[in-house]
Amino acid sequence: MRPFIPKGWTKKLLIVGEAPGEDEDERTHIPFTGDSGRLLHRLLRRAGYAPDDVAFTNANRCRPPHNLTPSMSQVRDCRPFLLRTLQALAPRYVIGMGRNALRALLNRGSDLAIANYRGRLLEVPGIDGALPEKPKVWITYHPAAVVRGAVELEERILEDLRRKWTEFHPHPPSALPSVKKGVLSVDTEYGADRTLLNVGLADSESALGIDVQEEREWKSITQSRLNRATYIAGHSIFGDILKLKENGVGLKSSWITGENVLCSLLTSRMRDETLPSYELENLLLSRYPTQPWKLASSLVLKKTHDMSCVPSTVRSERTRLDAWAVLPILRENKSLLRTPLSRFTHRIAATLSRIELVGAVIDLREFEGLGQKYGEELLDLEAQLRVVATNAGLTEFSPTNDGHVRALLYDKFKLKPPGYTKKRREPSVTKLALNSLNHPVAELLIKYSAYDKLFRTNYLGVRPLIVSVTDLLGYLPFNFNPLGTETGRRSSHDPNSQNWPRSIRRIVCSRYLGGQIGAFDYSSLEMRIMAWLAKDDKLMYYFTKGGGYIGIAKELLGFEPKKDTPAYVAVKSLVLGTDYNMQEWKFAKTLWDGVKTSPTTWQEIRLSPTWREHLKQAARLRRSYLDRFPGLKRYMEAREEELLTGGAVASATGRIRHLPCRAGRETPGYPHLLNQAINFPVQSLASDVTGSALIDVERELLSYYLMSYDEYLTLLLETQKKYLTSQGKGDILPTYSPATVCFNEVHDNLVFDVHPSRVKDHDLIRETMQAAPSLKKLLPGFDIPLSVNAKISDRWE
DNA sequence: GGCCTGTGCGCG
DNA sequence: AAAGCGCGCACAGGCC
Repeated sequence: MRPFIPKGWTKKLLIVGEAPGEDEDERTHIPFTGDSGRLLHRLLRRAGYAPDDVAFTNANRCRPPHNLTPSMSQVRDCRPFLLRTLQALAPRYVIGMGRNALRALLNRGSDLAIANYRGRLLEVPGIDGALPEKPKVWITYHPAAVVRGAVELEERILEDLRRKWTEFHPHPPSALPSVKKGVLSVDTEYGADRTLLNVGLADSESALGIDVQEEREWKSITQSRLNRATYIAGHSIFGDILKLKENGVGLKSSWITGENVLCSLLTSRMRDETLPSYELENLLLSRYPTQPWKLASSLVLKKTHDMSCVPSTVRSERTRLDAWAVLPILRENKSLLRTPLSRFTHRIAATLSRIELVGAVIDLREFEGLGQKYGEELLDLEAQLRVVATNAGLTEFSPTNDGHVRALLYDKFKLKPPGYTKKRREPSVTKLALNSLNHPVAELLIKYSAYDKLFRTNYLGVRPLIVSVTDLLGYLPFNFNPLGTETGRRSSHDPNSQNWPRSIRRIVCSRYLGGQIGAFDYSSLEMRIMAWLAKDDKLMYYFTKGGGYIGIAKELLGFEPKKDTPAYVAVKSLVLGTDYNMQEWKFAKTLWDGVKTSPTTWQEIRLSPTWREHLKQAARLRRSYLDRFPGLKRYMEAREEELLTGGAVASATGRIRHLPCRAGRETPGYPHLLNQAINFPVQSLASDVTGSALIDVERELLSYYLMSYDEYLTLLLETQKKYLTSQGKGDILPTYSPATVCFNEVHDNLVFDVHPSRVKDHDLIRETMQAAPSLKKLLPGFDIPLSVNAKISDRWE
């Protein structure tokens, strides 16, 4: 297919598409004439382009067989035509659309995500010098993505079409309008051995980058600028605050508590939780026309990059620009910078940074013992399975390879697949499917995958992260995303201790001789919040005084099931599922296939021997639940209304979740959007309850110990340093002065290391969590009765 | 060796 | 045929 050039083309813009689609290839022979073409023409009009401004071409000239993504060699086959088109047409602007266009323009196949290249001017290899004036080339998403359902991309494409490169800033100008009076932005870089290498400082007047090893006066330069500042700012600034403190820089106490802190990462997430990238440079470039500084400085973003290998001048420039870039991003987010909700969020993030520092203390013998056990079980099961596979005639067999498992069970044994995978329609090999086969080999496979996960994720994956402090004890910090999820939950990673099974949680022990681990969790937090939001007093009664799931089961079924019996699990599944809009068919299927009654047992719950009758019964049960709690229905209808009119839902504290559905109920994926809209206010408020607990308990404990936040942080940093440097030298663990410390958060659950002399801390923690004063200050109408259970033991869980 | 997507599974 | 939500991590298999 040839390029399409309109009559009397103004040479303003050339659009580069991917490859011809069916319509274009076989009917019109003109690029962009299908559904996505119509959308594109609409967007071009909205962006102010006249029809004679825009020419079109494709990265690939013909349609790849079976509509597959063209391989890089196919892209390169067509690339000379693309270059020749660019040179012959000499447009002022070129906009590529989609990943394939990006591959063709850059002549590179890997490391390409549109999100990372939006807003940058692209260098196209091969056209340098061939034209009197080089066209400005940039990239955006393909409109086909919008047509296929990614409706949120439409606005971004429009934004990219409207880009004006005349106001392009080659590099950060020194002066920028101030975000707020007294803001100082800070960035730090450090080496793999944790030594501080660079400090970047920026305010509305100037930006500078310092190499701390070359500039002897770095500390006094930094200190004097910090002293003049009221607010400290940065991208993920709480890590930098710890780093400055660790290196003896004095910090205002309001920064340590998180009070006068402005974090561009947090505010960006608060403003739009659906951004494709929260990386500093990408955030800035998608908003503000300037030169990129990370890719350009041959410093490609790699997680494993050791900054100490990078030349000093490059590092200094990078910290300078990183510190500077925070300011325009904050300015973009100005409207929510000093709102009570934003302050609350920053306070939580500050406390979370200390929880990371506290870390968990690991019983190394327990850990190694478990690893040994898992490994042996795994070898044993693998040997058994290998014999089975060989006897069945399979020459190659790995129990974690789904293809091999399918070959064994469904080809060799001729078992009937209980289901199929969603996209590729392959026979299902899930635990549930294997369980329903009732076959000894399927049972072996279930057991194998359980031990495989324990061994690989919870032993091999965790081992390199543990720092051994003594022969018996290790230190394992837990890392968190302070606003990690779209509902505002904080997520843990590297390792993710939030998904550790009970058996592995046992490796966490107290750092104190005779100390205990206390897990304090809110009882049925989300259900109470749902009852509160739905204004359903009866539902609230059941989850506060009326026996919870057991009480509801009694009303629905006429008897009180014991915990973890099939009837109990079924009612729990009914209540949880229905509250978040699970429909009758799926509810019936869940029971039919089997529910988990203990970590190792699955039980089928069949209300009738035939599926048809079972479905009827399950539907009746679900309806009778909904009829008894009419608030739920009203709540769901209200969320749908909110979703359809605003394309977003808000939580009680004012957090927003964007769920664009421009075509109303006809929007592709609408059912999922509706469920998310129903879930969000509940899960989000639950995370704010626990967030409040994080900051309130810390404050209460410190005030009880007569310790300032500054003293506490100093103590934590000194202790961490001892942990990291005393490897194998001491027989006993270096300890804090007597203090109960929080070291983990699991959504509705805070985990503490309780000092033996501070048993009374249990009551303090429980009462503070139940009172949630910070949340009540933020949300005066909050009056949900909260109750907290403590599980206290010498191990976690 | 690294990246992407699909699938599966642990926790709340 | 089919409509609970939120995560992170591991592996397979394709690609460069």
